[in-house]
Amino acid sequence: MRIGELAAAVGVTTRTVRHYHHLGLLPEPERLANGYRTYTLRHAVVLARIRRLTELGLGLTEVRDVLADDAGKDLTEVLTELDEDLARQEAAIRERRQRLRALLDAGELPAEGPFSPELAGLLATLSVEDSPMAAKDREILALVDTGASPRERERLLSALRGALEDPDMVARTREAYALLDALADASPDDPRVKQAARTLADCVPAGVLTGGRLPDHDGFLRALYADFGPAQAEVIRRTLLILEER
Amino acid sequence: MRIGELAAAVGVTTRTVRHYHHLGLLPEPERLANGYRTYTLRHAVVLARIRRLTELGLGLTEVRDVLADDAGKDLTEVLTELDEDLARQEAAIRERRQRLRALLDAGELPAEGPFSPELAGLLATLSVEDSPMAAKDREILALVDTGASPRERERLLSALRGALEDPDMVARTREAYALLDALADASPDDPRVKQAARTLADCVPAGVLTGGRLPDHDGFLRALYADFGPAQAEVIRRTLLILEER
DNA sequence: GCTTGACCCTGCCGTGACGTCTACGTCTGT
DNA sequence: ACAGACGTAGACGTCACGGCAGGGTCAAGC
Repeated sequence: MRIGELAAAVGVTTRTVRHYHHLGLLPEPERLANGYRTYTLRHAVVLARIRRLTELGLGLTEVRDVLADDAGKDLTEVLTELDEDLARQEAAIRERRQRLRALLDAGELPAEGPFSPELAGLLATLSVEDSPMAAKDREILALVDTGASPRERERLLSALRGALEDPDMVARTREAYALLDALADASPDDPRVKQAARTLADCVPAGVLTGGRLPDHDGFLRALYADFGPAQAEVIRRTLLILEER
Repeated sequence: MRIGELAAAVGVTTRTVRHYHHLGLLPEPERLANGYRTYTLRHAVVLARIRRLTELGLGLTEVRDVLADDAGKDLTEVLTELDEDLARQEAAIRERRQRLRALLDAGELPAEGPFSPELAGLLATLSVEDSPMAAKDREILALVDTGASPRERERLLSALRGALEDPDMVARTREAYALLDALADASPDDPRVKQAARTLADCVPAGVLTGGRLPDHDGFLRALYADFGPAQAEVIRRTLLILEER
């Protein structure tokens, strides 16, 4: 039997057979004078065994181990392990599909990219048309949410949830956006800065600042400031000072 | 913000950030005099977007397309496609887990490697201790089963099922094994060959031969014959002749 | 005898999303 | 001055093959 016939009989490609030879999974058969491999039924049987194992999802190195253990000694063990692995994969896929469906069912996909569905709901409550500041805030919240650990995320989200249940809080937040937008091109010693900082401090729920990675890195904070106008940056600085006092 | 800070803020490694630069997914930022990259908040926002997309399971080239389309134009399309893909993967995993559980629940795993569960059941009926011929037959059936298309497999299995429901048939098969075993070292013109061929022909259910890949390849048949003793091979040859006449 | 086409051979590059390592320069604190 | 933590660029490894290059071999038909 030549390689093509062997491959056809077991339902693989010749490339696969040679690959198994290369890995030492399938012993090299005799060669004819012209160099062609000539296989026996034994080879076909082994190849079929390998196939059955790989089709169950075993990796080739695991197949090698199973074949090496002459009595299929710990095959049960390997298969059990594999089943657990597959269970994990299945769960992961299901979770991703859930998130996907949540996004698709929501209908509208924001240009900032798909948020986590929970955050998306919360941000929808906050949305303000034509406010650069509101847009930036959403970006930053999405950013912190993306980089947070599950624990941190939960703290962040619950803090936001709590705050947004209060209509006054939502109103104050919109006011803060408006005040900050007005300061886009102002100088840092603009008289409106003080009031803006007070208003802003009143909309930041406790737990948001300690929840994200914001305070951890000097560089991140500097980049954050650099992204605002000078007066806006000054507002943020003062807001942080106010919040630290509490 | 330097690369380590950016990476920490979004929750990836610096290697990942550089990888995205390499692929053009994330624009290269300015460099300091020493060559260090200095990132702005914009970069962090884009990086977080990329992360959210990859965490949904998008490949980086798909992420590239989504980011390129300035309005996230066909993001919905990509996500729908992805969902279908994930659905397929999920189904595949479930099927494999089913087969795995069937094997594990069966308790005993044959050294010949795990058969498809249906075939395993059928072969258990046929099992004979200490008969090399029976063992060989099981190997060959497993082999044909492994290499068969789903249509062929169904035909093979149903033919076997039908045959094994008849206790007479099972008895005849065992007799055929015994006759063949007795001929292991005999010569092709042994007088017992004729009777063995008649007995064997009566146990091969119609549909088995046309179902597998056996008749397709010269080489496979030659290898098959080569695996038997001369008298045994002669029995097979005669059996095939008898079956052809029917 | 020559070509055509179907096989076979070896060996190397590509896949995806990075991890890991080499080999080096740079900044910071003591 | 030196250690240790950062940064730079680039190459190789992962997994199970697919695909291709650049050949050789064999049967059949002209």
